[in-house]
Amino acid sequence: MHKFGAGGNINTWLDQIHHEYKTAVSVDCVIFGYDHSGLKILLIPCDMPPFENRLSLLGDIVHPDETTDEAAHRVLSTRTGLDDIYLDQVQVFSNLNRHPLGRVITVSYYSLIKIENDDFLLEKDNLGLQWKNVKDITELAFDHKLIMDTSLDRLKRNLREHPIGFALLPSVFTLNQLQTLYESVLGFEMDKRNFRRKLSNLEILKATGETQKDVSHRPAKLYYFDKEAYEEKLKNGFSFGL
Amino acid sequence: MHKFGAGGNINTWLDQIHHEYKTAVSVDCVIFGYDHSGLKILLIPCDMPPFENRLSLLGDIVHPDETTDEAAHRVLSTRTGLDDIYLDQVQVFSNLNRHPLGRVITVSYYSLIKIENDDFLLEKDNLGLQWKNVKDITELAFDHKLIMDTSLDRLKRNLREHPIGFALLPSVFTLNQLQTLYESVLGFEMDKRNFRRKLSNLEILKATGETQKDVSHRPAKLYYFDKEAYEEKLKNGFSFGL
DNA sequence: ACAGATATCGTACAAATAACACTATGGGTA
DNA sequence: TACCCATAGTGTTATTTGTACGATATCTGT
Repeated sequence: MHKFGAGGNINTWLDQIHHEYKTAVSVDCVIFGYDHSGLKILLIPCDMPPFENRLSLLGDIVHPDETTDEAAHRVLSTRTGLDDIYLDQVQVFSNLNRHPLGRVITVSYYSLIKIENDDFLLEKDNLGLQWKNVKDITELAFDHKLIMDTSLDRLKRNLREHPIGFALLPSVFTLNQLQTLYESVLGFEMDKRNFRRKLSNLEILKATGETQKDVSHRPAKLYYFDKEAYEEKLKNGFSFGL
Repeated sequence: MHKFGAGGNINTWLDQIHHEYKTAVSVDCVIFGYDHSGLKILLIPCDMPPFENRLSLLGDIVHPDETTDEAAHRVLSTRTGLDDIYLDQVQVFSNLNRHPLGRVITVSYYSLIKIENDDFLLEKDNLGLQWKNVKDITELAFDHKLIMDTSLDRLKRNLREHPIGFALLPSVFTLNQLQTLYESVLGFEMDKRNFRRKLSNLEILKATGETQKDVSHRPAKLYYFDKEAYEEKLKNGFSFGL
């Protein structure tokens, strides 16, 4: 047994490790997007046997000069061109047979992007990048279905405890859009009046003064998430909850 | 950039990775124990420069034939002789300079043990294993203080949402012991009657029929956590909360 | 028997949640 | 231009849950 954190043959320790244990570390990103048809994730065709006919999450090996958080951000930025994206570590998956080529331990992340910004899908060399509705996904390459399910559970929990739903909506949105997002992701319906009252009490949404355009019914007021107000409230012991 | 999950030069891929990137993966365990003097964690002297005078968490390299969960269980079992221990993955720490010997990405776990079972401390070759009160810990080797703080936050959260406090107490305990545990870990006081009523409503504690012995006051009733009752309730949509 | 120590119990008030239905406003269209 | 359609927007009440608070009971030790 290696003595780790308790000393031992210090100088040769890491060399021994590398000689004996060939382990690669990767990150995998569950990238959530949302529109009227529901919650989606971003996938790419997998051409690694035996998963040639499946889709996989976006991921990459963690480079020697970056943290796993940085690797996840890099994957996102490289694939989508987007920066400043909500990203949260979920957990490590390390089953021995999870990767056909050998030992690959992966750190999973989930992220939330505004689906309206998906111009990167139009590029020629997007390698088959595509949105799939979460509900329609029954299998993925590797253990990515498990990773997706685990990340979805995490998303559901965080959606109720933190103001992150806004990251999935356009920067300006109606209260109905917000409620429908919650209902769609969480999987149950909410009372319209109670939902609106709760949001109103939180005092973290601000009206733009504008309303919807080009709708053939009474247009709804448009709101945005007031991050400054939220963070100010945080300092005073306030906690988000829906 | 390596194409991961999207194919590429498949056969040589992992060899390339291992050649280019020497990354080791470890686990570190924050092992919590509790007695009347408060919450403690199990530490061991570190003899790796530059941390010779500090204490460190228990950890080890992840072996090629085990998952990180298994590695954490192994560390616990090897160091304490204890099995069947509550263990929960916290998160990955991967700062580039977190380990003096090179790139070591670590997966942190926290675990809860009944401090009464710490006979392993009496063994001759326990290598300086010792309990330290969480409150008194100001520095540790590596980034272990950060790992401890992060794990403690996780523990606080889980303590309120899951019936895990019992894992820190003797298998039979009084309601006061339980309440004092909660107050001590969470850092605030609770109303005695309300606390008891909540637990009574949860219906997951059973009285043994016995009472305390050798106390010079009215002896309290002894209870145990009824895991079967709890899991039965779980199926019916019940959720723990304190 | 009585002093000391902790165990055990109930009630009143406040706050949060849940259930529920109608009017308002715009665009489309006959 | 009148009316139809679709969605926006709004208050009240009942129920549940949380919070604050003090008196009596039971045991040990002297």
